[in-house]
Amino acid sequence: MGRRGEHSKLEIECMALEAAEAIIENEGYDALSARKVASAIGYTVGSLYFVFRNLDELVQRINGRTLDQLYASLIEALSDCRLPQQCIYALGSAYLGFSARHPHRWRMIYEQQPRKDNLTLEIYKEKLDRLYELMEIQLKALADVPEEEIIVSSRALWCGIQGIASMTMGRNPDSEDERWALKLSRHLIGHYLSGLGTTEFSGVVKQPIGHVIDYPK
Amino acid sequence: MGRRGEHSKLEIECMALEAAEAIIENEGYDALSARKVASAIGYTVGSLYFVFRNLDELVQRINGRTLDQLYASLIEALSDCRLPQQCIYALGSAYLGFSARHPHRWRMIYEQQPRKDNLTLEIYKEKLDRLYELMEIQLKALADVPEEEIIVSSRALWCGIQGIASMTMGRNPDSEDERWALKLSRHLIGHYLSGLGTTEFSGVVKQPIGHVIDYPK
DNA sequence: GCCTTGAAATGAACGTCATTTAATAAAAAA
DNA sequence: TTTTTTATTAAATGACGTTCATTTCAAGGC
Repeated sequence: MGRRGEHSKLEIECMALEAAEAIIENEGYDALSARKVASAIGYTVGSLYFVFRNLDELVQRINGRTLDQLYASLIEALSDCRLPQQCIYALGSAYLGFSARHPHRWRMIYEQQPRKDNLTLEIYKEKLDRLYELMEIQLKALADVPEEEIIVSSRALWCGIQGIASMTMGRNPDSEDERWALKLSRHLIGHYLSGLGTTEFSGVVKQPIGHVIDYPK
Repeated sequence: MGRRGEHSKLEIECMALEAAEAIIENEGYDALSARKVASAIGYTVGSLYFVFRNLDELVQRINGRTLDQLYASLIEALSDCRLPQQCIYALGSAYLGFSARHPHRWRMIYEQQPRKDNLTLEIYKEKLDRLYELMEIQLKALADVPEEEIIVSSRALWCGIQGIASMTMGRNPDSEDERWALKLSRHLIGHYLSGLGTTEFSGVVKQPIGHVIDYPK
């Protein structure tokens, strides 16, 4: 006992996060336990509490990493499109793809109860805002409207996509779920964007053809 | 031990469901435990397993009841509207209102993992379809389109509303959450329906004024 | 070389959980 | 009355998150 200094605190932290991610990815959140994580990295339970305040903190950290990966997926998806409409479709597809590839970790993100005390919540909110921003950029490129309405529109669209993901995932055999989700997504986004051109929308729709957008680095 | 016949099996079942509902309503799903339910109805843990196969079955039963109550709320909301558009808005508001009034029980419905083995899933699916049907009725009254497209539209709308509920609930102080959710809902539904009138929609939009609908009993 | 120190790591302990089981009380049937 | 059936319990099992007293070991001073 007490193999001192074999791994640094930071290394153990990293190993634990990766082990926990693997468990969740393969067996789901319910299969996660402190003992399982500890034994996976060759330590005992107590050591985990030397690095994390409790299991919840570990979960929050994983959620943070998942949000980062999701963001990266969305950025990558944007490199395949030009027109704002195409980009909005691409964002939806990428989101649905990610949630289908990592259903357990994706569920974890939005199933956690809101914990008031936590300052992790701030970072969390920041990471979410970054996702929203990607949609805002596309909407701004699509139409000249006041900031306020861009906010509402981007949230509405993301909520729609999120709802499709949450209601279609894991009901039918894998790939069929995803195709159905994509169909709903295209349908919802398509009709919603069409609606933006009508009288209900206070702004002026720009000519989108050939309009190329710079993404945040 | 063995005070036989003081309550029938069915009575115990009912008492347990109500006690469990109260716990979840007040303290959330995480606070639910077999022991707590049992002591709340004046029995011991073992008795619960005489009535339910396990805690999961109890949860499923509660979910079923919640879905029934949700359905009733939606039906009631429909009595205040005439035009299909109004009714669709009303469905959205009622759904959001229900999820705001019963956040814990509402979360339970869609946070359960899909359990393959369960035959409860069939009844579950039926109850969900009943909700979808309410939207289908409104959409049919709104436009002449093939059945297939009604299905897609109704699912898309419900998903959108569900997404709004899941992403807005429990973030900000109570009533502000709900107002923001309502705003997003009206925005999304409004633009989506506007979009239905454009070329992307394959059907013909009916004249909605004065069109009154019969609801299922 | 040996001793002290303090951090790293342990393993046992605590209280709680869901679930199972043998034992038991009482009602119903014989 | 005796037997069977059914309702109910208490105790046991194994797993969980979390805490903590204890142990082990690398490093620094002598």
